[in-house]
Amino acid sequence: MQTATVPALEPVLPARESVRRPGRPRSRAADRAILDAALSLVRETGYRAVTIEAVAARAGVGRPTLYRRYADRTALFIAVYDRFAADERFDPPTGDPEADIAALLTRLFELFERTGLVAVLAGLVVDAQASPEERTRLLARLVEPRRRIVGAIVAAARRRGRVRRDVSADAVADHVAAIVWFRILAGGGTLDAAFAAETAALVVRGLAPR
Amino acid sequence: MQTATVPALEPVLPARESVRRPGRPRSRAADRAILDAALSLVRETGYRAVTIEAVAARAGVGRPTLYRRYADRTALFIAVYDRFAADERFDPPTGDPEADIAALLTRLFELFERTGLVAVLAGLVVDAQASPEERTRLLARLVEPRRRIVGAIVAAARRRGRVRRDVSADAVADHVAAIVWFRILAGGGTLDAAFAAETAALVVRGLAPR
DNA sequence: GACTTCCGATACAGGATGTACCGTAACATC
DNA sequence: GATGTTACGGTACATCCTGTATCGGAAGTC
Repeated sequence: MQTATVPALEPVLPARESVRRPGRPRSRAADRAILDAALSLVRETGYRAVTIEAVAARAGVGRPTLYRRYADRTALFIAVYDRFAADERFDPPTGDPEADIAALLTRLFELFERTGLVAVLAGLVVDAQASPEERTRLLARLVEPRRRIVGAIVAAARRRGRVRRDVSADAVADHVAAIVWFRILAGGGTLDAAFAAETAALVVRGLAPR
Repeated sequence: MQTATVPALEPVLPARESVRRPGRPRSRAADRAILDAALSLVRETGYRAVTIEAVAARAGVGRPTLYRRYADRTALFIAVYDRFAADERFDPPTGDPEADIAALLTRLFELFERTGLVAVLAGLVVDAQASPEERTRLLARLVEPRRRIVGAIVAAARRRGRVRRDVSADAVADHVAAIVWFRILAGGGTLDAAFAAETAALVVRGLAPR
């Protein structure tokens, strides 16, 4: 089965390899330790309870070292999300929108389960409410890539005549993302394969019989 | 056109009229001033920037007076939401699910526009992420009432044979709520009649042609 | 008039954030 | 190997907000 990675996002930190700056280089080990510490703390205590100080302590690093890398808490957790979501793979669309969406969600839920990124996603949504600018930043980082993926699914289905003409791919993508967000934020139930199938069925078939 | 109010929620404060407590009664004027101050501050500066201190100052009230009424920030804004959402009215279901859902959303968006409650809703969703218990509280207060309303819409449509047998009313309700929440939290666009119609069409008809 | 509770004002402790400064360590260049 | 530059861990600092406690006085009930 062929797979593809999620389209790359702009890097969080400026590329350090291209232009060697003078002086002592940043510790790669510290980079890794910080992201690992942040994610493991979120898994243990929840997003909100994680302080910069605690992350620094677990990573065996001073607090200024963290602030040197990330402007604020949110920037840190965007980096966490990017790193651990980077290996998400998804199947190319088959043209059957219901099956494709169910498969996409199932893979996503597996990633969430395996890494514990659910709590990070919820936390980022929370942080994004700080201002309209933050909300835009979130939209670009989390929603846009997913619009591209769902867009490919909708396009393939459209070629087979299985999608109404007046439905936009973005609307479908937002639709799917909305249901996932809602379950995460409202806590209505688990993210599992059954929920993935139910969601795909509702999105594709709607309410009407036939 | 007949209308009905949203099903009543348990009161935030214990009823004070039923059993008269001795001593100086709480100032009703302060009650009102606090809720008005809280909402107007949210509209001006956004949910997150509103501090208890600022609310007290604008209400012309001491900070302890606020804490005497509400255990914390979240409790205060739940009261704000309840008060200003209390006069929401909705039309009885006609049996046409797409029209009913569009009408429900249009009315809700009007309420949001008129009162500025959108930001409060977003803030409450944010606060609910503090713990699983808070998430449950939010679910009961914000989602459950809406499930009852959408449940009535789905039931009416079902009687006319316009709903698949294997679709639960709660799933539809969550579906609709999810789309609204997503637009609010991700900031993808405005909440207007066009969006209400588009959402209703997508939820009821799904992707498939015919 | 006694009692109870609320009032506004103020002080307080606690916790988190983000910045500034220190002497030291690591790397590049000359 | 000496010099310059930057990152390192540690610590101190100012700032902000929260939620609690305490005060004398006010507004009601019995």
